Amino acid sequence: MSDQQTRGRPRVNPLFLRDEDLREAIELLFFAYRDFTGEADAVLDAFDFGRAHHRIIYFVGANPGISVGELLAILKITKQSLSRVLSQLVDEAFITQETDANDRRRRRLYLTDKGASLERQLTDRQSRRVAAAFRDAGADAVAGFRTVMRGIINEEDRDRVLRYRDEAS
Amino acid sequence: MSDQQTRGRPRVNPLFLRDEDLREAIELLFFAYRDFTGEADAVLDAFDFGRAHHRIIYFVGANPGISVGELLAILKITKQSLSRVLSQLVDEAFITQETDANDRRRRRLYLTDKGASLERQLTDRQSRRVAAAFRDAGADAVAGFRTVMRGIINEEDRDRVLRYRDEAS
DNA sequence: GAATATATGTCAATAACACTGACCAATTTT
DNA sequence: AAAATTGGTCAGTGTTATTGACATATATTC
Repeated sequence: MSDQQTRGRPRVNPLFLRDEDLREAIELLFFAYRDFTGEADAVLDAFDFGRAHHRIIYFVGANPGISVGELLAILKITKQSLSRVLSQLVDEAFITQETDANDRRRRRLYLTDKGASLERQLTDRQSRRVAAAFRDAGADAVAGFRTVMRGIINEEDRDRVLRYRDEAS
Repeated sequence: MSDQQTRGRPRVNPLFLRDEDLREAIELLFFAYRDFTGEADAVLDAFDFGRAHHRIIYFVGANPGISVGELLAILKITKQSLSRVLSQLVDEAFITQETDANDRRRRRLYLTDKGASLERQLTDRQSRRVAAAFRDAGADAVAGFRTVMRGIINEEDRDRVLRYRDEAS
């Protein structure tokens, strides 16, 4: 291949990380995310849902009673965008809305049994892929994976990732 | 089908991986990818480009002389989708097409200077984020990150990720 | 109690990015 | 000569997102 013009460049950085190492990381993120999300697509198609539905179902499942505003903060989309998909999920009885007892402006979201069943189908497929990678990589590698991934996430959002771990301890 | 709840879930799996660990990984992938791709958005907006443009510019930059078909295989989109964005990039002189000397059906793609300059702007921002995470995590963690991420990628696509490492050795 | 802020929802218009299907042209392979 | 490959294009469609404007209910503050 004709190489070496755009790619030979050492482009050294002050952290002693080679440019290639960083490019590799960029590609790992691209491909891993592409294949990881692709995992659920077949299931979603059967329900005539897209990835937006998946994200909502996942985060409502992981955070029962989450409010609309909190969900927006996680997804970082506009409320109009959320509304379209969320209304569908409510209409088709995958999600229920309950008015908060203390602050009656808030609508708390929960999965119905139907929604929980779908969530399980979707999450299990992705979990299996991750579990296989974890098993092959070993415990130390998994720890490194966690550390690096957390470091990539915006500092202010790191504590949005799965609180059980910290709560449980 | 609908078994025990969804979330009281010990839901033990045979690999001794707790369900929470796998859910955490799912969320790490979501948030890290969200913030990582968000990094380039400001730059793209200035050029009136979207993420599709970014992906093309990135992969043409990383693989100078790549053919349209190879690019399609990497991006896993249809050629009609690629065409729309690629034509724009060619029209605006970020990318050039050159007919392959040996097989005149093939169009090989290259970044122009203008394209390479934009690619650098985009990649540098993302690299900085990854470099910071790598620096904070340490070399062992980085190795683990690489191993796990590769494991998540479809087996048949693992060798699409950055070949320099293996070629160079 | 009135004014203001907050949480949510909705209408309308628009755009980015993807899809399918059908077809064409140039070129290479068999 | 026929078939396969590579790439491009036209037309129509769908999903997911956007911005802006406005409405409603409720809570908080002065």
